Amino acid sequence: MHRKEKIINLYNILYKYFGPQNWWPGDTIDEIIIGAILTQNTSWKNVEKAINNLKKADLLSLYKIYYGDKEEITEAIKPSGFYNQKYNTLKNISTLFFRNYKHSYKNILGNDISSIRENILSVKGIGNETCDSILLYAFKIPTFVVDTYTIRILLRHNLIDINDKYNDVKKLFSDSLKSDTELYNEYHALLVRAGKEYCFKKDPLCKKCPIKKGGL
DNA sequence: CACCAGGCAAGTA
DNA sequence: TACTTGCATGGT
Repeated sequence: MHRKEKIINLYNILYKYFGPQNWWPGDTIDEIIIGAILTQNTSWKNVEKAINNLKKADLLSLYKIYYGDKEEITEAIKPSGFYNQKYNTLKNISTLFFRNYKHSYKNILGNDISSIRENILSVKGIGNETCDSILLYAFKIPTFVVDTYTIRILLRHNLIDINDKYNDVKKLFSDSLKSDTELYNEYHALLVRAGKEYCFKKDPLCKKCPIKKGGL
């Protein structure tokens, strides 16, 4: 079986086993973007607390973040950790959206995808994974999201090489699958689910995982 | 007590 | 280029 077929097969196995994961929780585009930043190296449970705090303080939008009080915002997002740098990242992206698009998603989505991606990626505090999460889960643009779990699982199944970079792995998925927002949404969520359940605990192969902390 | 969570940037060699 | 460290709270 070729790599591309295995990628498709892996999706079917995971979907059959775990079922739909219902990502991304969030009622608005802004809430999803804010969640994508707050969840960096942080459990989703703590992000939910932070989002609830923002909601209670009526600060759950990038417009409100842009004009809001720094102390009030950092206090609200504290449960999600790294609150100083995450405040800066939130402020940076809201500044970008204000300056370039006047906080209007109509203006943003009027541009071509690669320029949107470049713009978001240029924001200090937003790297590949967070950028793709925003494109996929907030803007519904079919962009595959690669994370540490994805790398580990694919390595264990010999679908990628240790030297492969973020964009190499991303390309494997986009070359193997039809370009479909719902499919990309579900596949990434399933890989995270599988990684959580098996990577550290039940799967003995995990100890042989060649990815070191901080690597890739 | 140690370790990790839906990362990223800056510094070092 | 490739690896290390700081950021920081909360759950197990």
